[in-house]
Amino acid sequence: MAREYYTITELTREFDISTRTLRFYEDEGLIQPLRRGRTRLFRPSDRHLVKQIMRGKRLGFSINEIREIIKMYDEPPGEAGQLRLLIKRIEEKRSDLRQKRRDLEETLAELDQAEESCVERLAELGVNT
Amino acid sequence: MAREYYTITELTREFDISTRTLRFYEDEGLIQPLRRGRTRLFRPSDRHLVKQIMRGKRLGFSINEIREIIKMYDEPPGEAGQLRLLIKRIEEKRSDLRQKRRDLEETLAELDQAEESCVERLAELGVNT
DNA sequence: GCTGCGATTGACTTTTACGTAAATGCCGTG
DNA sequence: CACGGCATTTACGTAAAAGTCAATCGCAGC
Repeated sequence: MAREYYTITELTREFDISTRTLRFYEDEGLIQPLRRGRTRLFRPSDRHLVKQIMRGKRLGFSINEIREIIKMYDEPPGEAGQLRLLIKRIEEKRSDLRQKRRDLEETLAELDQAEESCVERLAELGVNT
Repeated sequence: MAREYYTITELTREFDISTRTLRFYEDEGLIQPLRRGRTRLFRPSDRHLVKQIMRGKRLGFSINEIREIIKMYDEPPGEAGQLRLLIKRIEEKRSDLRQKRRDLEETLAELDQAEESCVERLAELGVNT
């Protein structure tokens, strides 16, 4: 079954980050772990947030952008106008991500090219030696 | 036909960056435009490099990572050992990019989810009002 | 009660990736 | 030729995202 709570060091190990980083994310309001005394207790939901943060980081989003994205996963607002605004912002993020996907595919294609050149070059060398 | 040379401001407009940024990339050795006197002349190849740099940036690569990637597109080295090393490093970058692609798809999926919730919520509201 | 370990807070430092300002060069036009 | 406009260099500044360090706390085991 899923764990009750995680300690800060458990999460630092799992995600290969420092305690300082997790505390920084808390200061930034990205996560709000519970406390027993002064010790942080990370719930599975906190852990999932950290996972989302790390994903965002790998994709090159800033803390502010990650904050925005995470907020989008929250309960949707009750008012129609707010909802439409949120949908618009979600669509913006998605088009941002689709741009990233194009960038990614192009970069992968160029790396494929580069590797092929290397392999060819290596084959030539193999013949001559 | 393709342009001979681009001025610095042409490129700043095309890529929506500052002259400072282009000079910074030159300081960092990412590009080496020609000179007429002290004025920089950007060749199509320089322009293509800038394009690659911007792609790397959008994907969250640091200047150093971008430098590494760009070097991989250069002429492959002549020595077999070097070639094998380069191939290994290219493969590492590709697995890096594939991780980013997974991150990207997961984030897109979660945003889809979020948008769906919004649309549903909006439909409910539409019924009740 | 002491020791050691892990956790906490707070303050200060560092790195990256530029921004900004000041002073100056170059050059085409009226 | 002087002016506007773009370009250059040098120098210093800054925001984001942590890293590092020091002092302290709480608790388990001896």
